[in-house]
Amino acid sequence: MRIATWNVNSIKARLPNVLEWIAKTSPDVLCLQETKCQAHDFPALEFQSLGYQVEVIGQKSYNGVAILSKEKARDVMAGLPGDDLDEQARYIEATFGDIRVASIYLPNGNPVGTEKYPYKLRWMERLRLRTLDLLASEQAFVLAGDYNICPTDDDVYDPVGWREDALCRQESRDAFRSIVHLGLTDAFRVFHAEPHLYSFWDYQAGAWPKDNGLRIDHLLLSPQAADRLMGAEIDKGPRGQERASDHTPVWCEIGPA
DNA sequence: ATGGTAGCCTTGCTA
Repeated sequence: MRIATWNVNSIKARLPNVLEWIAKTSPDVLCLQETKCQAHDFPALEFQSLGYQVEVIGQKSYNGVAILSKEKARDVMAGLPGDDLDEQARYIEATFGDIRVASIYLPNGNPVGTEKYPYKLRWMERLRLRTLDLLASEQAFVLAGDYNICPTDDDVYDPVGWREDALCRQESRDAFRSIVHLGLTDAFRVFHAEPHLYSFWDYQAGAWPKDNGLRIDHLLLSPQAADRLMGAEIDKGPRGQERASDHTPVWCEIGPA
């Protein structure tokens, strides 16, 4: 089963790009982030016509996550547990075949020093607690999405310049590690040890042609999923196209049980 | 050289 994640930076603006990529690569599950529309405005019919089911949680203008899938989703859970007052649409989770999948849009957290940063850290603690619950189930699962975290300096084009940014600072990396070290596997790093491979390039200052990127989109696998991991790649193709998202898709292949 | 882009609606905010 191939599971992909892609921050599309508005599903309406990116519809032709996403439809083309699905037609070309045929993922079994595609997690989307920053869809930037309410659920009833999500262009579900266009994906259904390609044979995909759509599960989505959204809000106007900001955030929004979805999971597209060939198989029907079971046991859909919209929203990350742990704060009933949090209305930001950043988390949806469902089961496909024997694999549980989450589409995650983790808060950016900038600027550090505003309320945005403690919100990011609290959200990560909620994700850690959710991960503990999922691990206790002993099922195969994949937590896929835009984590807004560069795990190490190898994942940043300019580590010194970004040292105090919410995506790179030590407190952020510690929180990310506290989740990964529960026993998850960064699927991409199983196959690619070399530094400076990225999934995001800012629109500004010619970041894409200069390869000034960040690796912030991750697929974190439970032990039961990691045992079946066959491959993982960043597909840089979509970032080079017209009207591209600033992120490009990342995917992994999970073999049969 | 103190910049630059994209998308949304809030013509500022978020990233």
